[in-house]
Amino acid sequence: MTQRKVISFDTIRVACKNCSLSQLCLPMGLAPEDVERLDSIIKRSRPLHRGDHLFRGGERFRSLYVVKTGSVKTYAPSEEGGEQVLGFHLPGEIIGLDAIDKSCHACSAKVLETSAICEVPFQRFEELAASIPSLQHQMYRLLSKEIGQDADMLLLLGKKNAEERLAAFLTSMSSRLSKRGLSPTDFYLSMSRHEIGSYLGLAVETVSRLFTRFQEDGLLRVDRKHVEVLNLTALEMMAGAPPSSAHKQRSN
Amino acid sequence: MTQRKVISFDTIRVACKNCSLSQLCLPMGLAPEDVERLDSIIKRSRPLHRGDHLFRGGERFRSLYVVKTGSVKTYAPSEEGGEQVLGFHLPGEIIGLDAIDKSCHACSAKVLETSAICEVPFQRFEELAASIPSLQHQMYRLLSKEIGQDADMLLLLGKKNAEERLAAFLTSMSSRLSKRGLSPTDFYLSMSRHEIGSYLGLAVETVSRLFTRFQEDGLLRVDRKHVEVLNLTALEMMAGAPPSSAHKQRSN
DNA sequence: AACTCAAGTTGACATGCATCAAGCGTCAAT
DNA sequence: ATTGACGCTTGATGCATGTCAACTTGAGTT
Repeated sequence: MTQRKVISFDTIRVACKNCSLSQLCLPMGLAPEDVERLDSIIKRSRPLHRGDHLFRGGERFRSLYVVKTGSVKTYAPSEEGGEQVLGFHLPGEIIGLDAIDKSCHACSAKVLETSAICEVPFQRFEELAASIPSLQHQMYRLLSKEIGQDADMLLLLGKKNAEERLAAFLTSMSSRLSKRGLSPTDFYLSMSRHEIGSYLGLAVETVSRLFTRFQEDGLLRVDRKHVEVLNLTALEMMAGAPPSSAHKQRSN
Repeated sequence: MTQRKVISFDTIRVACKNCSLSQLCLPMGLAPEDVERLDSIIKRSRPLHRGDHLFRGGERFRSLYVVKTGSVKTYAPSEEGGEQVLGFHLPGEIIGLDAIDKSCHACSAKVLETSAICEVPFQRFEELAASIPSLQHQMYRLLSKEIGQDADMLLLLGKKNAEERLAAFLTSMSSRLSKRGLSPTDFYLSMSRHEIGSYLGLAVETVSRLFTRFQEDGLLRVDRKHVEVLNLTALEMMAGAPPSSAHKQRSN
């Protein structure tokens, strides 16, 4: 709605070796001929649209998915329509790693905006990884990275207050977008306030009030989904070490 | 202090093929000769004592560690002495998976009671896994399982109230102990109330009050670290689906 | 035994954030 | 333009849980 909706077929079909994300993604550190082999097992479908599912909780696990363009949220649907957002995924990030264990998806994945996705059939991938040590190593690294990020998130939910949580969310988005060649201080959020709240363990209203406050304090300029970060270092401070000499709730 | 402190040298030196945990651990699904090969790279040290560290945050990553007997906590130390407990690890569980990515430990690991630990040098392990497909697969499964458990924990911290959190903690302990051949309804907790609170994102006082309340309600009998579960199904109900018709805070 | 210290418990109080409720801007369809 | 729906914002209120403080208990030490 706000951003480029037009994605040429060429962009979607681009091979790993020509993909600008290859240094964040599975091909990282691979020899060119191995990138070619990896490329040959990857399926690239037509772009998906806002609201489409990559998979739903309970479905059999067959493939990992990598965001090429756009963004995806993963969430655990609960009985009464409620949901816990587990993560937001940007280009180059892998989705479905939690399903390898049980061969069954425990969560659902839904695209937040028009997105191109690479599908990696897992069984074929595993065979390939067995014959390419650097691919196996990269896979271990990516799995490990995911675990490390989850630990950061546990810390956030266990110890940080609302202000610190939103600051951490914004600085995380900033740095991830920056790694992908986009502006670290001017971006569009593809998720709703409600989804941000669910992800951070906060009510929508709290998220909204914090956006307002950050704006009043000169940290941000916000217009709906468009965010301009005016004082990134202040946000980083706020997200990082506990304020230590201010609000000190939750120092347990 | 409460349990068997005497661990014979034979118990520590037991090889994977004779280890009662092999079906929860790395050797799961391996052919006997491959178990032998795995066994040959594993180092088994003398037992560690309460308070000893397996590793500390910042140290270089060289090995994974598997609990053979006893228990271990992982935690992220923060500047001012505070710490966030990230997990408690029982026999058969692997520690250090989050460090593969950066080749450096982001958290610390400390044993909670006298414990025997198997050390798995990671580089040698990786070489071995490349030549044993079922070991590689098991490693993927274990990494994936960790990610899935972290997601459960995110849900707990993001959506559940104090009562649900402690109930979830207790039922989780119960089922994990049960898988290891111990009683699901009568066990000793090796961690302090403070550590439980940190893990669950609650203040010590809240944990203490909940233990008292659960006891009053006839769900538990508690004597310091000794817990007898009197009504496991009630605890599971409480931990699982949101109460739906009672306290309904945090249905965001 | 008497002492010490850490861990746990319990009560009183404070507050951050959820909840409830109402209003507003934006977008899409008519 | 009109309508309706939805997402977002803002204000008022209440509650779950954190914080502070005092006391108890148990384990180790002398």
